[in-house]
Amino acid sequence: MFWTATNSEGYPSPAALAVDAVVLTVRDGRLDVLVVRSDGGRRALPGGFVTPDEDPAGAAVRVLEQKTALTRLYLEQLGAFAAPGRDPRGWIPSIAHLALVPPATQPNDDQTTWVNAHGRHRWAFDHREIVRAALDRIQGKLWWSNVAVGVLPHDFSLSQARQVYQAIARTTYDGATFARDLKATGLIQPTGQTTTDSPGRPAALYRYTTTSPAWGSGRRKRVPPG
Amino acid sequence: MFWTATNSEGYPSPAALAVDAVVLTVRDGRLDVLVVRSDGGRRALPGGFVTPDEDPAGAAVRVLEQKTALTRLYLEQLGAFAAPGRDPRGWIPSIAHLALVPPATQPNDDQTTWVNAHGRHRWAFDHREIVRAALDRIQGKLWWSNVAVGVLPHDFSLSQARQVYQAIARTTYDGATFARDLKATGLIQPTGQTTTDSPGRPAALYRYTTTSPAWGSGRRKRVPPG
DNA sequence: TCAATAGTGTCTATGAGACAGTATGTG
DNA sequence: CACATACTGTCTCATAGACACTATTGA
Repeated sequence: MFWTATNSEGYPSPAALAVDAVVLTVRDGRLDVLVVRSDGGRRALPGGFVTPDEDPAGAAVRVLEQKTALTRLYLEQLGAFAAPGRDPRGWIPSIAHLALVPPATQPNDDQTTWVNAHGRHRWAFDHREIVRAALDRIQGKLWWSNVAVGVLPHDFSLSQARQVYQAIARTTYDGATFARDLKATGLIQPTGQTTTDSPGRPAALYRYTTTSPAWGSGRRKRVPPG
Repeated sequence: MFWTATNSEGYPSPAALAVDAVVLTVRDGRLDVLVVRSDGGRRALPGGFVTPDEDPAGAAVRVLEQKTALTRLYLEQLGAFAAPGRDPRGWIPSIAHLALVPPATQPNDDQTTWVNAHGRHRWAFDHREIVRAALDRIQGKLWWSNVAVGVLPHDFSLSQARQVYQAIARTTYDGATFARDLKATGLIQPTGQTTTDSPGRPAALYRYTTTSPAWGSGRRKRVPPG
């Protein structure tokens, strides 16, 4: 079955407008991506179609609410993927998104699972390329923005934050230097509370000053090539 | 007239897939953007429609070849703009591109002109937002990539390069520091030639090692907020 | 010789990695 | 007490801004 479409002027038009989402989280120090099983055992990104009366970001949120019981969400557009033949069903451009969610987010159906984002997988369609774009994007923005706000709990310790940052950047950070530099971004503020979840001295808790996408103060930090 | 479309499954589909291009160059130390006159005296970006058998970047190149006698070109995708109602003609998502061309590029028709990219203009549709995205993108990438390869001639002096970089970053650079840092990116190489276009000591010529999009060696350089 | 531009060398402030050492909790 | 984790302070190197000084051309 091959979908086609024609517009009121008589010219061929896209058969649909798709959205796909690269949903990332950090679990046990590892960066995981949400995938749905596709035919032939290939991995596919969760996705769906945009309706005429919604914008692509809204469609992405709607699709993810169906796939997961999501609590919070950081969402931004990656770009359009529209190479001819990318979708075997017809001329269907896809607008890809990057989404970050807390590690407790659970898939709603057993066809949807978490897999290692840096692992080697057989991907459906052009999804390998989309995942690649997502990983590049998040690494590039990690120290310049509050992207990690999507993964961390509302209040978090600097150790928790360090684990998340390390998983995303695929490196290790010195604890002291990490704390100094994350505070210097101006993106977080102390809550005045402490946590006693772990043995040892209790850690002070912080929160991001804003949960919507924001940029830091222009400090620099290098992410090694991944 | 309002365009509509329906696909072979009976669902509404986009009436067309558009491409728009933010075409930038540096002329007389100023960053200019290519615009076409639109109804009501508003500025519009050059654009067109994607056909089913081409990818968006190819469509952008095709459209620009019609609008200008372009010689070289740096092109990259900015993203999809698909808010409902963005185009009064119907449901028409647009894939926006950033294009950099040499300053000698001339419009082919008298409806197309260069205007100051940082100036205040009345823009058609959502084109103000697209231009904003283009300026953010090029400033962010300036010192990390070879974006400027699209504007500079094949062989150029460091003074020429400095003028281009200054116009894009909206700042001034110390000549000595600029030369040191641009060489340190590893993106350019000396040609061994010199130029005598200007009074004073002849300048050594350089060229970018590659004309396709590439990333520098991780040196840093701050672009002031614009 | 002077004006004008190109290029070299160096001083300094700051960002960021590394790590010693101190603080504060639990068993 | 030992142990584990959190946090402070400081040394050091690399980056990048600023600028004095030298070099090379044409008028």
